[in-house]
Amino acid sequence: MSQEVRVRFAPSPTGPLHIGGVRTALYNYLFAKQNGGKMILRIEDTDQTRFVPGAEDYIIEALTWLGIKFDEGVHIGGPFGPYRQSDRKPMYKQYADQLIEGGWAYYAFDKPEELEAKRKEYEAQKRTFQYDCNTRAQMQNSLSLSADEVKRRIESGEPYVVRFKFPADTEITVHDLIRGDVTMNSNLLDDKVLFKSDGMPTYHLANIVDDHTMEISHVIRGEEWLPSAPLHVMLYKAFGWEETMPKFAHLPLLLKPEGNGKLSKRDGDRLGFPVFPLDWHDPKSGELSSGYRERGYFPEAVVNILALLGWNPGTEQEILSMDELVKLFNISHISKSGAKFNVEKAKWFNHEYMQMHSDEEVADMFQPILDEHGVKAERGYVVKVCGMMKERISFISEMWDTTSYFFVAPTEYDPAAIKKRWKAGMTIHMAKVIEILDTVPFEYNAIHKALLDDYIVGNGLNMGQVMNSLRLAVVGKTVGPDMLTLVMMLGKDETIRRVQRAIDTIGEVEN
RNA sequence: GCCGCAUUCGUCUAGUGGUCCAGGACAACUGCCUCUCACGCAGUAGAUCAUCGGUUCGACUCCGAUAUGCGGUACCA
Repeated sequence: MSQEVRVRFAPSPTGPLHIGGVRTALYNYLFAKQNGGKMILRIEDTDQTRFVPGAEDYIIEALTWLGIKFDEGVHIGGPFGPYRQSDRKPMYKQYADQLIEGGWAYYAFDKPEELEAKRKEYEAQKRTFQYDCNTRAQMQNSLSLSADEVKRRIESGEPYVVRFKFPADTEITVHDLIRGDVTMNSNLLDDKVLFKSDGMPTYHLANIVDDHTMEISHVIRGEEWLPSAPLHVMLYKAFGWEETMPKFAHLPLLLKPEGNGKLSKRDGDRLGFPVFPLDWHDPKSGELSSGYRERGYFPEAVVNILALLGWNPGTEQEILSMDELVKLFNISHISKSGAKFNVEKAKWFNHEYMQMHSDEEVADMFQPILDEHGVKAERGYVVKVCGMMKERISFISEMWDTTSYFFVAPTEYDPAAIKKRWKAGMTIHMAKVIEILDTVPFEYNAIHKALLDDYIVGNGLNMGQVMNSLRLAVVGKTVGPDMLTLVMMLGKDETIRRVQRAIDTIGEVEN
């Protein structure tokens, strides 16, 4: 049935998957799932010179991490395989031949150096050379050469390419689901190479042949493809596949956070956020580019962030699960203009997702970090700390800095805090705190009454002054949760040890 | 250069001819909460809807021009 929705994500294995590509994959996935259709992963590796080892696995791993699943693809097979274009190599030539027979394409013998020279020549005259209906007669191809000559060259093994023969002066309209009709005149379009001299098709031929044979119903891809969409439409026409031509939707680009321009590889680490889903170790340069996963982003958060960068549900809800996105997704709500990535908002999203994780899950993520710091703590204690403190952080990497005093006694005291909080006579008050802790039953309400009500309030002392000094003694800084709760967590002995140590270390001051 | 696409608060966006003196979110700021720092809550500020024309009784919404940005212009995808 040609009515079934079948979409494909078709990356090129030339490096790590860019975050813009991830979004393209996500939109394809949402669209497919919403319509009960199929999501296909096709690898477009027609340029063998740009192959990067590991890239294909990286793409699969990244999308798997994000929860973008495929129904067919290189890694899982399917009824329309193979799904890697290099594995489909033998099938393309017949289609190129079909085009030539139909008068839609021609052989061209111009060598790369000759074309380069031609471009230079035009450039010198401040013009741009384009291999098209106006210039092809002066080039070396099956349109300008005699049939015998063409035959001779091919039989002698001379390398050739197959170019599309764009009909002159034809208006070509591409209907785009996001932008409406986009019309271009064929005179301005060049005779693109469809079949390369190395026997591989170019993207243009391969993507049409594959989309057709794989019965793709919708092509959802980046805006950078819009200029070549008329070529693709013409190819469907040339093959006589107009009836089943997929519908097109060209997505707006993801821009850099500052200034303008397409988000590129280097921006991420420079601006403090990743442009890749996972860490990527470049096999050639050894360079490391950081990924969302390793930076502590939750996959659900990344999906949410990406979904809303260029699309909106039409309501004011911003936190959306994959299931909700599948239900709500709608191509007509995709915006037309490029979106800049906002680090602050991304952080906020991650914070929201942090709160949605259970204390146990947060503890699971935190445990390896505790191990690194050589901390041995009971599971129940770690879970409790995580439960109390997760609301303060956005990334698990921030947990140690905000909770270390739960596990390790402070070794130094913030000088600014001492100046502000540790006033004259404080050693006496702290000694009293120790006395209270030591004599009163170690229980929240009892301590609260003895220390806060009877001692501090009862003696007309400044609540903040005393409690903050206690905090300084126990934490080392003027941060943290409710003081008594913290004391209860640490236990009587540990608290007393810390307070005594602060008395010994800071000592009495004048002010 | 040529072709194409785009243009609403700092950022992401709502808005599909009147209900918009343009709504929400992040960030900012103020206040509340409070033993600190956060969180949370409440509130404030922030957009001559790129500019100029046109169509219309009426335009952020339609049309045109200009400007700016981006994309494309490879035997790369």
